Amino acid sequence: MASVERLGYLLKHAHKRLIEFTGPAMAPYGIDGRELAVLTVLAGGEALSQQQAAQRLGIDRTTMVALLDVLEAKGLVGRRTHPEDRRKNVVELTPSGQETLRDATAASNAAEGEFLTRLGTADARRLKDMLGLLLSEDR
Amino acid sequence: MASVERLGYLLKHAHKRLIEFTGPAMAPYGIDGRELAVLTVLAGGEALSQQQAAQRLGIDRTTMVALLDVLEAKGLVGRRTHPEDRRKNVVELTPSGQETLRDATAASNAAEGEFLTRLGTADARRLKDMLGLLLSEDR
DNA sequence: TATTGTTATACTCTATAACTATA
DNA sequence: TATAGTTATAGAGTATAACAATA
Repeated sequence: MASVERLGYLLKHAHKRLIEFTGPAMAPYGIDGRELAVLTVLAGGEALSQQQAAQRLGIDRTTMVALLDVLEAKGLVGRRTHPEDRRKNVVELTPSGQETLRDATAASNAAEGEFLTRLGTADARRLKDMLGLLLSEDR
Repeated sequence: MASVERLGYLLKHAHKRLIEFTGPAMAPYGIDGRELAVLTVLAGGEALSQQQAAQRLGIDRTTMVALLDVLEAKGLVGRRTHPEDRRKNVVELTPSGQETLRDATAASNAAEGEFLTRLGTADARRLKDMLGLLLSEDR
């Protein structure tokens, strides 16, 4: 199918194809890839404000509001006012959110591995490294 | 920024970042990446019907209708009824479409090259090959 | 005045369902 | 009956602008 060799096409459709693997794999946990990304960044060490979380994911703060509304309604994250700056919300995973993060990550990784099978382990690693390099901040 | 290591995130944001390079580069020619992909597939040898073109790009036929409406309004493609099956449209590039394809492709490739600079030529090639492999049809 | 979160809104991209005409 | 193109429509995802609370 890859009759078009343009990088934009390749990236877009690889993403689309990947979701056909990871979507069903994560469905039992009630979240999708975007939500998993939010949970992942929130679990990464320090407690983050909504805006900080949005920045780390490269999305708009208004998009983060909507994403967190859903995750909070599912009981996976909690918002509380920042103790020293009442404008900010500190967002944290609930115990259920931590569990979901763990299980959905495992399911997503397994599906991702299946998607990448034909590359082999070394090239799969290389692909991710190259994409990470293209996204690294100092551009 | 690539604090999230998930493949879906990497693919999505690499695509987003790429567009920041190719978008402005192609703007002088009045088309975007999706439209260039359509022109490219239409220029590839045999004359295609709308549905065939849609299939080669992995998009829906109704999406192709809208895309072609725009390209036709810009004078870049022409539709004519298939001589042996009046249900079908044969879609072809106009002379202006061929010119735009040539120029916009060059501009897009240059921008793509700039985006990929830090990978080096060999890895840039490798990246595209790996993505192409992931998209190849026999899965 | 500037920042954080929020809301309202709008825009882009895409697909599904139903229609028309042809086969 | 089935297929190609079309239209109407709706949903997902995202951003911009304006507002309230707080700094």
